[in-house]
Amino acid sequence: MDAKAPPVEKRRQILDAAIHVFARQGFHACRVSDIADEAGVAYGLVYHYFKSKDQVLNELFTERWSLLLATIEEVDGQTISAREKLDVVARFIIDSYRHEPDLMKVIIVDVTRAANSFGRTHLPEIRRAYDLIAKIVADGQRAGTFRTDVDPEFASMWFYGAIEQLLSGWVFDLIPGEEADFDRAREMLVETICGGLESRNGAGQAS
Amino acid sequence: MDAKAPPVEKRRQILDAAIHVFARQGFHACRVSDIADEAGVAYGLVYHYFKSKDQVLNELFTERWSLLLATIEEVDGQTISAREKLDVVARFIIDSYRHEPDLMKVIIVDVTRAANSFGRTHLPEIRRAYDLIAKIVADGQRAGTFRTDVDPEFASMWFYGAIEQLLSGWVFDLIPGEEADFDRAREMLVETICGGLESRNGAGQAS
DNA sequence: TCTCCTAGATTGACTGGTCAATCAGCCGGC
DNA sequence: GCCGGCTGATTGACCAGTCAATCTAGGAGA
Repeated sequence: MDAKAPPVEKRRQILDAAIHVFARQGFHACRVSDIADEAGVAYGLVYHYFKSKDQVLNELFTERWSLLLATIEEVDGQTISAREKLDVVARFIIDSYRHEPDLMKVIIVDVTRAANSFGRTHLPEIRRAYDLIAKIVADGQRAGTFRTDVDPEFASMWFYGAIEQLLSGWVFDLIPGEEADFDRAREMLVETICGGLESRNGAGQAS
Repeated sequence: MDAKAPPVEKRRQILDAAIHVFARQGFHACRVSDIADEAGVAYGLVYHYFKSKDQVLNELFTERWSLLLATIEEVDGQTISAREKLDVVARFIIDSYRHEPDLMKVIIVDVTRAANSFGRTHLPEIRRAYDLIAKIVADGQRAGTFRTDVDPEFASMWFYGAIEQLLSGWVFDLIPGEEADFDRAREMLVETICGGLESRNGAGQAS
């Protein structure tokens, strides 16, 4: 089934193999030959399609992160409540993990949370996500549903950080990750954080 | 001033140098010789005091993390509200960063969030912190101040994740990190998350 | 007081192994 | 017989960890 695969397929094959190898061993700990073996192609072919080992990871990250950014941008434009917008964001990330746990593991462990090495390169894109979330919070404040004594950019950090920690918990088996837990976790998280963010009984409504 | 330094000082000197080198270049990207240079000692001396490069990082992590665990354990025993307990936890972590940003950067970037390589080794200790926080939440539920329809172990993840993301934001200059921002961020975070966790108007009060 | 001796501290050149990346050439379709 | 996909042995750089040699403090003995 490989022999007849057109060129583009081989490239994809390498990317998919990389997802699993990176997820299993970590980007730094694995060798390029591991990727080639997993993909069932020769070592050199990896370098035919990619400039370097780094570029393989870059590609995986960018592919998925741009989907996240597109999702947040799109939901931001809709006329729904801030809570609903944040729910969509949380759902996108959590469902990404649900359907492609290995890919998300790689993105979080080797890029997003490895802000020193790889994250550094992608800081602008990562930051863009935080900024968009902050914008949603700010809009919620302007609409009067969110309390105004909380900094949107800080709230964005808590919200994203909470989700990411959730994924970490699943990745490293620290919390239950059965099928039903994903939706439940998302609901609880949005309920709790948006609940804390929402204005009530006059508190936190600085002029 | 070095020439007369007693042996123990040299060991400390190496650890302190490692903090700064790790923070600057990252654990993987730096060489042992960088640590030795920064400490002003010979390469081999690092191996006189430490079994390996890894052990230097282990030591730094364990030193600080055991303080965190001790703090949580102690506050857990006190008879104050769950919110106050969580505030103490957040304060400890944020103040650790305030006073020793480089050390905290290393712990977060190279250990806690690098759950693939180093975090793996320390998962039990890291997990212990999550468990203790979950226990505080569960106690708050039992006391009736926290809503009971939220899983304590999930809430623990959000809470810790939110704090860690805050530190990341400071480490990578994504959010303001002036002196006044630390306390303010902690207050806002505890207010928001505990606010969302606290029971109110009958919602979420399952039998 | 001086000398010798030992143990531990300190030094840094060197070794062994690892791997990313290269490259010279092969193969199969057109 | 040409061209682009494909191969995998080879190269060269890098670096953790080793080790044999040197230094220093201070205690025992004369």
